[in-house]
Amino acid sequence: MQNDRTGESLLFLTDEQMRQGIDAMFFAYRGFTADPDRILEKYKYGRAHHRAMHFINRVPGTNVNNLLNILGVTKQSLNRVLRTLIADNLVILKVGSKDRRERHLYLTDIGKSLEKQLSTAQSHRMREAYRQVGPDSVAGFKQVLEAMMDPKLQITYKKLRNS
Amino acid sequence: MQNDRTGESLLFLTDEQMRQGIDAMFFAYRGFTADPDRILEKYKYGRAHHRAMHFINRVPGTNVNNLLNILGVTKQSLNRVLRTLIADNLVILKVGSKDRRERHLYLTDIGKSLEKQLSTAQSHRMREAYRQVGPDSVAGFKQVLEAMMDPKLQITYKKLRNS
DNA sequence: TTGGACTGTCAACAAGACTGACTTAAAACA
DNA sequence: TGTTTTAAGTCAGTCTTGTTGACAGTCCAA
Repeated sequence: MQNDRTGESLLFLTDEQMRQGIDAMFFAYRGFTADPDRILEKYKYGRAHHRAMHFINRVPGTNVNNLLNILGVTKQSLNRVLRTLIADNLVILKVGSKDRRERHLYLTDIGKSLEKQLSTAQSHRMREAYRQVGPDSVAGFKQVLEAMMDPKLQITYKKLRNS
Repeated sequence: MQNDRTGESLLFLTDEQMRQGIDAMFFAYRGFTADPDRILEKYKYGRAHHRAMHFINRVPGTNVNNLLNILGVTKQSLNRVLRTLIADNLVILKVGSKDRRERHLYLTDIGKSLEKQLSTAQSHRMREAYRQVGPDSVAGFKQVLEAMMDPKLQITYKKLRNS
Protein backbone atom coordinates (compact mmCIF):
# COMPACT_ATOMS: atom_id res chain seq x y z
CA MET A 1 0.00 0.00 0.00
CA GLN A 2 2.93 2.26 0.74
CA ASN A 3 5.09 1.20 -2.14
CA ASP A 4 3.87 0.04 -5.52
CA ARG A 5 2.27 3.39 -6.12
CA THR A 6 2.50 2.65 -9.83
CA GLY A 7 -1.02 1.42 -10.25
CA GLU A 8 -2.49 3.63 -7.59
CA SER A 9 -1.25 7.01 -8.69
CA LEU A 10 -1.87 6.33 -12.35
CA LEU A 11 -5.43 5.29 -11.78
CA PHE A 12 -6.07 8.86 -10.74
CA LEU A 13 -4.66 10.52 -13.82
CA THR A 14 -7.25 13.11 -14.68
CA ASP A 15 -8.53 14.05 -18.10
CA GLU A 16 -6.72 17.34 -17.60
CA GLN A 17 -3.42 15.55 -17.07
CA MET A 18 -3.92 13.45 -20.19
CA ARG A 19 -4.77 16.53 -22.22
CA GLN A 20 -1.55 18.13 -21.04
CA GLY A 21 0.30 15.12 -22.38
CA ILE A 22 -1.44 15.59 -25.73
CA ASP A 23 -0.46 19.28 -25.78
CA ALA A 24 3.12 18.31 -25.01
CA MET A 25 3.35 15.73 -27.79
CA PHE A 26 1.94 18.19 -30.30
CA PHE A 27 4.23 21.07 -29.36
CA ALA A 28 7.30 18.87 -29.01
CA TYR A 29 6.77 17.28 -32.39
CA ARG A 30 6.69 20.72 -33.94
CA GLY A 31 10.04 21.43 -32.35
CA PHE A 32 11.31 18.06 -33.47
CA THR A 33 10.63 18.82 -37.14
CA ALA A 34 11.34 22.55 -37.17
CA ASP A 35 15.11 22.49 -37.67
CA PRO A 36 15.27 19.90 -40.47
CA ASP A 37 12.35 21.65 -42.17
CA ARG A 38 14.38 24.83 -42.44
CA ILE A 39 17.24 22.99 -44.11
CA LEU A 40 14.96 21.03 -46.42
CA GLU A 41 13.39 24.23 -47.67
CA LYS A 42 16.71 25.35 -49.09
CA TYR A 43 16.96 22.17 -51.13
CA LYS A 44 13.28 22.20 -52.14
CA TYR A 45 12.61 18.93 -50.38
CA GLY A 46 9.88 18.12 -47.84
CA ARG A 47 9.51 16.10 -44.71
CA ALA A 48 8.69 13.01 -46.75
CA HIS A 49 12.11 13.17 -48.37
CA HIS A 50 13.72 13.51 -44.97
CA ARG A 51 11.92 10.48 -43.57
CA ALA A 52 12.85 8.37 -46.57
CA MET A 53 16.51 9.37 -46.32
CA HIS A 54 16.55 8.84 -42.57
CA PHE A 55 15.31 5.27 -42.81
CA ILE A 56 17.30 4.34 -45.91
CA ASN A 57 20.30 5.40 -43.87
CA ARG A 58 19.08 3.35 -40.91
CA VAL A 59 18.50 0.24 -43.03
CA PRO A 60 20.89 0.41 -45.99
CA GLY A 61 19.84 -1.97 -48.74
CA THR A 62 16.21 -2.15 -47.61
CA ASN A 63 13.72 -2.99 -50.32
CA VAL A 64 10.79 -0.75 -51.14
CA ASN A 65 8.19 -2.85 -49.37
CA ASN A 66 10.06 -2.84 -46.11
CA LEU A 67 10.52 0.90 -46.27
CA LEU A 68 6.79 1.27 -46.93
CA ASN A 69 6.03 -0.61 -43.75
CA ILE A 70 8.42 1.51 -41.75
CA LEU A 71 7.06 4.78 -43.09
CA GLY A 72 3.41 3.77 -43.11
CA VAL A 73 2.53 5.38 -46.42
CA THR A 74 1.37 4.06 -49.75
CA LYS A 75 3.63 2.96 -52.53
CA GLN A 76 2.86 5.92 -54.74
CA SER A 77 3.53 8.40 -52.01
CA LEU A 78 6.93 6.91 -51.39
CA ASN A 79 7.59 6.39 -55.08
CA ARG A 80 7.20 10.05 -55.93
CA VAL A 81 9.69 10.96 -53.25
CA LEU A 82 12.14 8.22 -54.25
CA ARG A 83 11.99 9.31 -57.89
CA THR A 84 13.22 12.80 -57.07
CA LEU A 85 15.86 11.51 -54.69
CA ILE A 86 17.14 9.13 -57.36
CA ALA A 87 17.01 11.80 -60.06
CA ASP A 88 19.04 14.09 -57.81
CA ASN A 89 21.52 11.31 -57.13
CA LEU A 90 20.88 11.15 -53.39
CA VAL A 91 19.62 7.57 -53.51
CA ILE A 92 20.43 4.64 -55.76
CA LEU A 93 18.40 1.56 -56.57
CA LYS A 94 20.00 -1.82 -56.99
CA VAL A 95 18.06 -4.72 -58.49
CA GLY A 96 17.94 -7.63 -56.08
CA SER A 97 20.36 -10.43 -56.90
CA LYS A 98 18.28 -13.17 -55.30
CA ASP A 99 14.86 -11.81 -56.23
CA ARG A 100 15.03 -9.52 -59.24
CA ARG A 101 11.63 -8.03 -58.47
CA GLU A 102 13.10 -6.28 -55.47
CA ARG A 103 14.89 -2.93 -55.56
CA HIS A 104 17.39 -2.29 -52.79
CA LEU A 105 17.86 1.27 -51.65
CA TYR A 106 21.08 3.01 -50.67
CA LEU A 107 22.15 6.58 -50.00
CA THR A 108 24.86 7.91 -52.29
CA ASP A 109 27.69 9.96 -50.82
CA ILE A 110 25.73 13.10 -51.60
CA GLY A 111 22.67 11.56 -49.95
CA LYS A 112 24.70 10.63 -46.90
CA SER A 113 26.00 14.14 -46.57
CA LEU A 114 22.52 15.71 -46.68
CA GLU A 115 21.18 13.10 -44.28
CA LYS A 116 24.04 13.90 -41.93
CA GLN A 117 23.24 17.59 -42.09
CA LEU A 118 19.59 16.93 -41.28
CA SER A 119 20.22 14.49 -38.46
CA THR A 120 22.80 16.81 -36.95
CA ALA A 121 20.27 19.63 -36.81
CA GLN A 122 17.56 17.38 -35.42
CA SER A 123 19.84 15.72 -32.91
CA HIS A 124 21.16 19.03 -31.71
CA ARG A 125 17.81 20.04 -30.25
CA MET A 126 17.25 16.60 -28.77
CA ARG A 127 20.73 16.46 -27.29
CA GLU A 128 20.23 19.86 -25.69
CA ALA A 129 16.92 18.71 -24.22
CA TYR A 130 18.57 15.54 -22.90
CA ARG A 131 21.32 17.61 -21.34
CA GLN A 132 18.79 19.86 -19.58
CA VAL A 133 16.81 17.05 -18.00
CA GLY A 134 19.43 14.41 -17.26
CA PRO A 135 19.78 10.71 -18.05
CA ASP A 136 16.98 9.34 -15.88
CA SER A 137 14.39 11.52 -17.57
CA VAL A 138 15.78 10.53 -20.94
CA ALA A 139 15.31 6.88 -20.10
CA GLY A 140 11.70 7.57 -19.08
CA PHE A 141 11.13 9.54 -22.25
CA LYS A 142 12.21 6.65 -24.43
CA GLN A 143 10.20 4.13 -22.44
CA VAL A 144 6.97 6.08 -22.82
CA LEU A 145 7.56 6.62 -26.54
CA GLU A 146 8.17 2.93 -27.05
CA ALA A 147 5.05 2.02 -25.10
CA MET A 148 2.97 4.35 -27.26
CA MET A 149 3.93 2.70 -30.55
CA ASP A 150 1.75 0.22 -32.38
CA PRO A 151 2.99 -3.30 -31.57
CA LYS A 152 4.28 -3.84 -35.10
CA LEU A 153 6.27 -0.64 -35.03
CA GLN A 154 7.60 -1.52 -31.61
CA ILE A 155 9.14 -4.59 -33.20
CA THR A 156 10.49 -2.55 -36.10
CA TYR A 157 11.93 -0.08 -33.62
CA LYS A 158 13.70 -2.79 -31.66
CA LYS A 159 15.14 -4.23 -34.86
CA LEU A 160 16.56 -0.85 -35.79
CA ARG A 161 18.32 -0.71 -32.44
CA ASN A 162 19.91 -4.10 -32.85
CA SER A 163 21.07 -3.84 -36.42
CA MET B 1 33.37 12.08 -10.42
CA GLN B 2 31.11 9.41 -9.01
CA ASN B 3 27.97 11.45 -8.95
CA ASP B 4 27.01 14.22 -11.33
CA ARG B 5 27.13 11.86 -14.26
CA THR B 6 24.70 14.18 -16.04
CA GLY B 7 27.25 16.01 -18.09
CA GLU B 8 29.60 13.11 -18.43
CA SER B 9 27.27 10.44 -19.71
CA LEU B 10 25.45 12.78 -22.04
CA LEU B 11 28.59 14.05 -23.62
CA PHE B 12 29.07 10.55 -24.93
CA LEU B 13 25.70 10.17 -26.56
CA THR B 14 26.53 8.69 -29.91
CA ASP B 15 24.99 9.51 -33.24
CA GLU B 16 23.42 6.08 -33.12
CA GLN B 17 21.74 6.87 -29.81
CA MET B 18 20.39 10.15 -31.16
CA ARG B 19 19.09 8.42 -34.27
CA GLN B 20 17.26 5.95 -32.06
CA GLY B 21 15.58 8.88 -30.37
CA ILE B 22 14.50 10.18 -33.77
CA ASP B 23 13.11 6.76 -34.70
CA ALA B 24 11.22 6.68 -31.41
CA MET B 25 9.65 10.11 -31.86
CA PHE B 26 8.53 9.22 -35.36
CA PHE B 27 6.99 5.87 -34.47
CA ALA B 28 5.41 7.14 -31.28
CA TYR B 29 3.81 10.09 -33.04
CA ARG B 30 2.23 7.69 -35.49
CA GLY B 31 0.75 5.79 -32.57
CA PHE B 32 -0.33 9.05 -31.00
CA THR B 33 -2.41 10.04 -34.02
CA ALA B 34 -3.60 6.61 -35.15
CA ASP B 35 -6.65 6.20 -32.93
CA PRO B 36 -8.20 9.66 -33.45
CA ASP B 37 -7.53 9.34 -37.18
CA ARG B 38 -9.70 6.25 -37.35
CA ILE B 39 -12.58 8.08 -35.67
CA LEU B 40 -12.15 11.21 -37.77
CA GLU B 41 -12.39 9.19 -40.95
CA LYS B 42 -15.93 8.17 -40.07
CA TYR B 43 -16.95 11.82 -39.82
CA LYS B 44 -14.99 12.89 -42.90
CA TYR B 45 -12.76 15.17 -40.87
CA GLY B 46 -8.97 15.33 -40.81
CA ARG B 47 -6.22 15.87 -38.29
CA ALA B 48 -6.50 19.60 -38.81
CA HIS B 49 -10.09 19.54 -37.54
CA HIS B 50 -9.01 17.52 -34.53
CA ARG B 51 -6.24 19.94 -33.60
CA ALA B 52 -8.58 22.90 -33.90
CA MET B 53 -11.20 21.22 -31.71
CA HIS B 54 -8.61 20.11 -29.18
CA PHE B 55 -7.27 23.59 -28.60
CA ILE B 56 -10.65 25.35 -28.75
CA ASN B 57 -11.59 22.98 -25.96
CA ARG B 58 -8.36 23.77 -24.10
CA VAL B 59 -8.87 27.54 -24.41
CA PRO B 60 -12.60 28.14 -24.64
CA GLY B 61 -13.33 31.60 -25.96
CA THR B 62 -9.94 32.00 -27.63
CA ASN B 63 -9.85 34.40 -30.52
CA VAL B 64 -8.71 33.36 -33.97
CA ASN B 65 -5.27 34.97 -33.76
CA ASN B 66 -4.41 33.18 -30.57
CA LEU B 67 -5.48 29.86 -32.02
CA LEU B 68 -3.33 30.54 -35.08
CA ASN B 69 -0.30 31.00 -32.87
CA ILE B 70 -1.01 27.81 -30.97
CA LEU B 71 -1.51 25.74 -34.10
CA GLY B 72 1.27 27.33 -36.14
CA VAL B 73 -0.65 27.45 -39.41
CA THR B 74 -1.86 30.25 -41.65
CA LYS B 75 -5.20 32.00 -41.45
CA GLN B 76 -6.43 30.44 -44.68
CA SER B 77 -5.53 26.99 -43.52
CA LEU B 78 -7.34 27.39 -40.23
CA ASN B 79 -10.23 29.20 -41.82
CA ARG B 80 -11.03 26.33 -44.15
CA VAL B 81 -11.25 24.01 -41.19
CA LEU B 82 -13.23 26.40 -39.00
CA ARG B 83 -15.74 27.01 -41.77
CA THR B 84 -16.68 23.34 -41.91
CA LEU B 85 -16.75 22.99 -38.13
CA ILE B 86 -19.07 25.99 -37.85
CA ALA B 87 -21.26 24.79 -40.72
CA ASP B 88 -21.59 21.42 -38.99
CA ASN B 89 -22.44 23.11 -35.70
CA LEU B 90 -19.44 21.79 -33.80
CA VAL B 91 -18.01 25.25 -33.17
CA ILE B 92 -19.65 28.62 -32.66
CA LEU B 93 -18.25 32.11 -33.08
CA LYS B 94 -19.16 34.90 -30.71
CA VAL B 95 -18.36 38.53 -31.46
CA GLY B 96 -16.12 39.99 -28.76
CA SER B 97 -17.89 42.25 -26.28
CA LYS B 98 -14.87 44.37 -25.45
CA ASP B 99 -13.34 44.35 -28.95
CA ARG B 100 -15.98 43.69 -31.53
CA ARG B 101 -13.39 42.87 -34.19
CA GLU B 102 -12.53 39.66 -32.39
CA ARG B 103 -14.38 36.39 -32.79
CA HIS B 104 -14.30 34.07 -29.81
CA LEU B 105 -14.43 30.37 -30.44
CA TYR B 106 -16.35 27.77 -28.47
CA LEU B 107 -17.27 24.14 -28.94
CA THR B 108 -20.99 23.43 -29.08
CA ASP B 109 -22.39 20.47 -27.18
CA ILE B 110 -22.02 18.39 -30.31
CA GLY B 111 -18.46 19.65 -30.70
CA LYS B 112 -17.69 18.80 -27.09
CA SER B 113 -19.00 15.32 -27.54
CA LEU B 114 -16.85 14.62 -30.59
CA GLU B 115 -13.83 16.17 -28.90
CA LYS B 116 -14.45 13.95 -25.91
CA GLN B 117 -14.61 10.90 -28.12
CA LEU B 118 -11.31 11.82 -29.79
CA SER B 119 -9.46 12.68 -26.60
CA THR B 120 -10.70 9.52 -24.93
CA ALA B 121 -9.27 7.42 -27.74
CA GLN B 122 -6.00 9.34 -27.75
CA SER B 123 -5.67 9.35 -23.97
CA HIS B 124 -6.40 5.66 -23.76
CA ARG B 125 -3.19 4.76 -25.54
CA MET B 126 -1.19 7.28 -23.54
CA ARG B 127 -2.67 6.16 -20.25
CA GLU B 128 -1.83 2.57 -21.05
CA ALA B 129 1.73 3.57 -21.88
CA TYR B 130 1.97 5.53 -18.61
CA ARG B 131 0.70 2.55 -16.70
CA GLN B 132 3.29 0.26 -18.26
CA VAL B 133 6.28 2.44 -17.43
CA GLY B 134 5.33 4.03 -14.12
CA PRO B 135 5.21 7.59 -12.79
CA ASP B 136 8.93 8.38 -12.78
CA SER B 137 9.28 7.61 -16.46
CA VAL B 138 6.19 9.68 -17.18
CA ALA B 139 7.74 12.66 -15.45
CA GLY B 140 10.88 12.24 -17.53
CA PHE B 141 8.83 11.91 -20.68
CA LYS B 142 7.09 15.22 -20.06
CA GLN B 143 10.32 16.98 -19.14
CA VAL B 144 12.05 15.98 -22.36
CA LEU B 145 9.05 16.95 -24.46
CA GLU B 146 8.90 20.35 -22.80
CA ALA B 147 12.62 20.90 -23.33
CA MET B 148 12.27 20.09 -27.02
CA MET B 149 9.65 22.78 -27.68
CA ASP B 150 10.42 26.13 -29.21
CA PRO B 151 10.67 28.70 -26.41
CA LYS B 152 7.46 30.46 -27.46
CA LEU B 153 5.50 27.22 -27.43
CA GLN B 154 7.02 26.33 -24.08
CA ILE B 155 5.37 29.45 -22.72
CA THR B 156 2.09 28.61 -24.44
CA TYR B 157 2.31 25.11 -23.01
CA LYS B 158 2.81 26.38 -19.47
CA LYS B 159 -0.13 28.74 -19.84
CA LEU B 160 -2.37 25.85 -20.90
CA ARG B 161 -1.39 24.00 -17.75
CA ASN B 162 -2.23 26.89 -15.47
CA SER B 163 -5.52 27.95 -16.94
C1' DT C 1 4.09 -24.38 -68.00
C1' DT C 2 0.78 -21.64 -66.56
C1' DG C 3 -1.95 -19.16 -63.11
C1' DG C 4 -1.59 -16.76 -58.97
C1' DA C 5 0.94 -13.95 -55.90
C1' DC C 6 4.26 -10.55 -55.17
C1' DT C 7 7.30 -6.14 -56.13
C1' DG C 8 7.50 -2.05 -57.89
C1' DT C 9 5.83 1.93 -61.39
C1' DC C 10 2.69 5.18 -63.21
C1' DA C 11 -1.67 8.21 -63.74
C1' DA C 12 -5.18 10.81 -61.68
C1' DC C 13 -7.09 12.92 -57.79
C1' DA C 14 -7.89 14.99 -52.82
C1' DA C 15 -6.58 17.14 -48.45
C1' DG C 16 -4.26 20.44 -46.29
C1' DA C 17 -0.59 23.30 -46.10
C1' DC C 18 1.50 27.78 -48.19
C1' DT C 19 1.91 32.87 -50.30
C1' DG C 20 0.05 37.17 -51.78
C1' DA C 21 -3.47 40.49 -52.48
C1' DC C 22 -7.68 42.35 -51.03
C1' DT C 23 -12.03 43.73 -48.15
C1' DT C 24 -14.58 44.92 -44.10
C1' DA C 25 -15.13 46.39 -39.60
C1' DA C 26 -13.54 48.21 -35.44
C1' DA C 27 -10.18 50.16 -32.43
C1' DA C 28 -6.31 53.19 -31.44
C1' DC C 29 -3.82 57.09 -32.11
C1' DA C 30 -2.33 61.82 -32.89
C1' DT D 1 -11.79 64.15 -36.29
C1' DG D 2 -9.42 61.71 -39.58
C1' DT D 3 -5.68 58.44 -40.34
C1' DT D 4 -3.48 54.28 -39.24
C1' DT D 5 -3.43 49.83 -37.31
C1' DT D 6 -5.48 45.56 -36.13
C1' DA D 7 -8.70 41.32 -36.45
C1' DA D 8 -10.89 38.52 -39.28
C1' DG D 9 -12.38 36.64 -43.53
C1' DT D 10 -11.90 35.74 -48.58
C1' DC D 11 -10.14 34.71 -53.40
C1' DA D 12 -6.85 32.74 -56.39
C1' DG D 13 -3.02 29.93 -57.23
C1' DT D 14 0.60 26.65 -55.88
C1' DC D 15 3.03 22.78 -53.49
C1' DT D 16 3.59 18.62 -50.81
C1' DT D 17 2.02 14.48 -49.54
C1' DG D 18 -1.35 11.50 -49.04
C1' DT D 19 -5.00 8.32 -51.53
C1' DT D 20 -6.96 4.55 -55.11
C1' DG D 21 -6.64 1.92 -59.20
C1' DA D 22 -4.51 -0.04 -63.23
C1' DC D 23 -0.40 -2.14 -65.03
C1' DA D 24 4.34 -4.59 -65.94
C1' DG D 25 7.78 -7.62 -64.67
C1' DT D 26 9.22 -11.59 -61.80
C1' DC D 27 8.86 -15.66 -59.00
C1' DC D 28 7.00 -20.01 -57.64
C1' DA D 29 4.07 -23.90 -56.94
C1' DA D 30 0.38 -26.83 -58.70
